[in-house]
Amino acid sequence: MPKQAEGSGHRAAPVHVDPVDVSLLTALSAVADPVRIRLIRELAGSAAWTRSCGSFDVPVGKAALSHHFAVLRGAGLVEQRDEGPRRVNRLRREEFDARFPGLLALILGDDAAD
Amino acid sequence: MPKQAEGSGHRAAPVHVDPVDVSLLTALSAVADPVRIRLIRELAGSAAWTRSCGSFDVPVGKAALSHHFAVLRGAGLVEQRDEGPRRVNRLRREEFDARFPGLLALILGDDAAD
DNA sequence: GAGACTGTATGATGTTCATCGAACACTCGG
DNA sequence: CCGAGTGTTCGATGAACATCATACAGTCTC
Repeated sequence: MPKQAEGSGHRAAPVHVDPVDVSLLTALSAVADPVRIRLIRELAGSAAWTRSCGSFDVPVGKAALSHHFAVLRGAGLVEQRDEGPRRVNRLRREEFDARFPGLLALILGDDAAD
Repeated sequence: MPKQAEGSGHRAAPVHVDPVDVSLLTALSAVADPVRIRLIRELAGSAAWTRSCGSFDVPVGKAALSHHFAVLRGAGLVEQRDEGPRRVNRLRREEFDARFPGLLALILGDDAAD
């Protein structure tokens, strides 16, 4: 088999939503969850495309984790790319902040969500 | 009976929470609801202490409405005072904005929540 | 005081949603 | 080709919550 670094695998590509097309209610609902807040914070503390979905320290199983990432994608907060067997993530900082100014800063700045 | 303008009626006074003592998750959850967003917006468009609870244009009954105001109080977003038979409201703009900078602006600035 | 008005409390109902277990799909290394 | 690793999907379960109808507690006017 050729090299085929990444990106053209025939696995179902993750569905992305541009932050511009996200409603305020969707964004707030996505962000009003303790697990997802932890994911966002941990993701913000790492370089883009360096964290796979399973590398996050959250107290939920694989299924729930996959669900949370789907919600974050649907809110335009996270972008995903398939890299071999794993799916790596990127926080859409600029784009999301342009659509909802200050919201991301609020989540990242506040210490302890609950 | 004496004059007794307001404030000393022996009805159960509403329980208020200072925005400083509100967690980020509580604030986000309170704000991630279409009815409460409408309440906040309508309240922001009126002068303080001029709107009673029943004067808001939301498609829910009295009981649900009372519940929503309790949630807003619990998030430090609204202050209430008894004025004769009705309970008038005030949006705690400065206090809430000091605790969660930009969040209120986001809700008031965005057109159409959903 | 009787009655209208305003808001809260209670109990029940229905929906949404976070979670899990198990099955499935894909990738990569022996 | 098999097996380990990674992530998604499906069905089911349980909890949280938004809503309503009813009953109750105040305030005000006549």
